[in-house]
Amino acid sequence: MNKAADGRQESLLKLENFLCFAIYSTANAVTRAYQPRLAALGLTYPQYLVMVVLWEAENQTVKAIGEKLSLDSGTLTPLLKRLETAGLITRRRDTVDERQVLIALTDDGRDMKQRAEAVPVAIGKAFGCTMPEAKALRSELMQLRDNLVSSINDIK
Amino acid sequence: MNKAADGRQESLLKLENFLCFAIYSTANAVTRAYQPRLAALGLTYPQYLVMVVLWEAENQTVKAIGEKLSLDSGTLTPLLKRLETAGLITRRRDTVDERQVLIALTDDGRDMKQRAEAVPVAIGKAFGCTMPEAKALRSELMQLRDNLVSSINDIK
DNA sequence: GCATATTAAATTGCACACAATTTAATTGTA
DNA sequence: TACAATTAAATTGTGTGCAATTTAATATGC
Repeated sequence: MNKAADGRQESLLKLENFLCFAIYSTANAVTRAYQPRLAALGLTYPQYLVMVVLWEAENQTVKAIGEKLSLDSGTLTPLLKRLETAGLITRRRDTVDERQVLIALTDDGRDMKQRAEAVPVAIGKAFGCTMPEAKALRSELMQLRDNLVSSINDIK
Repeated sequence: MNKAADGRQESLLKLENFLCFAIYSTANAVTRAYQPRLAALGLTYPQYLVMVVLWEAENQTVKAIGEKLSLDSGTLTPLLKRLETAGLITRRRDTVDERQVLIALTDDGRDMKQRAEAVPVAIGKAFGCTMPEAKALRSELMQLRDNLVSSINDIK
């Protein structure tokens, strides 16, 4: 298999065969699809994800948010500062363990949740797949993600 | 559906239910998984994608590369300049239509293809799924991507 | 034939991602 | 109790992505 008529290795370096490109390219499309819907809220897609995490539970550390989103402080620190500047969250050092920074919602940040409800509805329609299809795809991707993460850890 | 025992709307804004987060998060993991494998070639993941496109066909315009990868000149121009600086490609204006810039491989760029063959093999293993699974997932994602793209065009 | 519209790249500005390092606080350990 | 090791954020630097604008060349309509 994977050989052309003349015996050369084929298709391994063909873009159309790349699962990873499908993932990469779809992820970019996701961000672009969210952009006009999130513009009304003044949020970028990663900022929206942070807000979603905080709407589930307030007063989380940067580390806890980072673990849920698989993002490090290099990404989160400036992003959180922007959310703070926008008046949606507060950042304060944990008095018990001063290494940690606790992130909490402001009233504005909490209130935004209602307006944000419309976003996943609109995106769900844009995906154009049924709920069972979406659930199946999601779990397959999460499995794939876990496999990739452990393969990265194996190298280290 | 989607209601908690007390009747509140539930689960719509829960991260674990987000197909889009699964895509976003897996895409980040893909980039991280490629990074150590591409380091030997001195390429980033997007740069690798451009090289893959060029290994399939030389002398493509920036626009043609952009259409295949769904990237615009804002992303490609600086990326291509880095590949040029690295001695892997050449950039020259099309003499027939001077609006266009033609990208071609240098000998070094062409030679890299051989060494790059090992990358998709390693990544394939890291994914930890069978070839039929990968193909099915890829086509589902591409379908989703097309749906998203047309939904974006609908808004405009 | 010429003004207008369209097109292809490049540029500008902003916001991620992430590796690597730094800073400061806490933990563990002899 | 010292002091090395670990941990949590922040910082620094590089490379995307992409919207919006600009520049230059080509196509189109009258």
